[in-house]
Amino acid sequence: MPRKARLNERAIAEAALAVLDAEGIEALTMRHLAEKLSTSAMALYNHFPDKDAVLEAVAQLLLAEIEAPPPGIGWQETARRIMRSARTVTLRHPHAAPLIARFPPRTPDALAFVEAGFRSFRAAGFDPHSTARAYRALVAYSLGTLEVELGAYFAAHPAAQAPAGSLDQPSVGRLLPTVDEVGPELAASDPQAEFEFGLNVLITGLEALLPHR
Amino acid sequence: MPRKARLNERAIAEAALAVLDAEGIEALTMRHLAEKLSTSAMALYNHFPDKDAVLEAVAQLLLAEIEAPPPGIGWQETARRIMRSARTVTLRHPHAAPLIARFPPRTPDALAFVEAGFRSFRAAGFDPHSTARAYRALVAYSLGTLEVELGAYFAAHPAAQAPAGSLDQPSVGRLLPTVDEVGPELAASDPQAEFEFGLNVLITGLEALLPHR
DNA sequence: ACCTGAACACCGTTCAAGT
DNA sequence: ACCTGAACACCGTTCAAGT
Repeated sequence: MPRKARLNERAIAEAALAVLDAEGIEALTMRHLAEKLSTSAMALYNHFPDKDAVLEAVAQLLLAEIEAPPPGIGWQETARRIMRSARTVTLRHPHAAPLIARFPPRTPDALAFVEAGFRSFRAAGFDPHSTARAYRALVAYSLGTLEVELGAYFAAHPAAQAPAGSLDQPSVGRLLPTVDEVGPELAASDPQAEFEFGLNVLITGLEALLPHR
Repeated sequence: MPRKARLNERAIAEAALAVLDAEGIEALTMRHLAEKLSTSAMALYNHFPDKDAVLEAVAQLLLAEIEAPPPGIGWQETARRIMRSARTVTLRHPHAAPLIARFPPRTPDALAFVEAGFRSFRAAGFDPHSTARAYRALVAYSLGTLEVELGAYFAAHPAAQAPAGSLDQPSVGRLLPTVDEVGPELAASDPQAEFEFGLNVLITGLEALLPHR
């Protein structure tokens, strides 16, 4: 907690991330954030045009935490490491993580993993168009996983819960028998294993983008 | 616009969807929604416990719009049709669509496409566990695509924009040459074609879950 | 250039009161 | 059981004023 230090963008963004980690998104108000920085809410507006800009800066901090793999390990391993690192970062900051879906990497530090990934794909023989395609598919899967996992999508999914068993209306089992049958598997799934499965499917499928040898 | 009709959950949810479609998420306040229904904001609380419950109901309306394919067309075609229908629904309701990432299908109408999908997978030889795996991977890709496409993720991506060309700091091209090279491909991409590409990759990869013949 | 505190224009929701 | 209007406890942000 920098009390005497002069206010700046980084200090504000780091304090915002600390608030998110400790108290969640609802606690992140301009007034509360200012309080944590021992200043007034309006002082923050000397450094950011509005609250959304603060959230964008937090997203950049998160994206900068994603590790850029070293060169020379092959495009598959590079993609795997980046995807796993991204997932680890989101699990480390569950309240802040949804922000990376709204704000793509912009700062050099946040773009480091993108540069490493693109470079690895280009070196492996993917042309720029195929590299962009692969990146988009991986981003979509990564952001979707984030929502499913952090949003507890399947925990809230009725198909993942035991039938209600009410007497005065048809049970899920009678009306939607296959939902009833498969549902328990959704609830029992291991997030890490499921993530790796989808990742494997994608990486295997991306090989089709390489020029035929 | 039902003026005289008695207030009920469906009428409120449909009015909320209409507000979202016409004016966007920021216009969806309890006061404004009540105004559209010619009632008071507090009257809505006789039908929903809070605003989040209204949003959940809107999500169920959207999910019910996803078409359940007929049986007998094979699991690949079933998956393709459901995924395409889901994307079409999100493009039809761009302001409401993000809600389906927060609220999974719950009503029988909203679960219809899930039942049809599960049934098709089970009939093709996927066991319940593999069916759940396949569903999760498809949901993650679908929700991720929604965010990328509706959130204009790559339009905001600096890698997708021309270098700023400022003189007093290293350009993106010098610091992140591969981001600079691949970026324009991200901006130029055709959303429909990109979606179909990722969908093909996933469906091809899911075949590995079938028991070996 | 940076900071402050009051004020504005809203929110979702609670409450007391009606029919 | 359903609806109303006032009020409460907040928001993000504008503004006028300070250093």
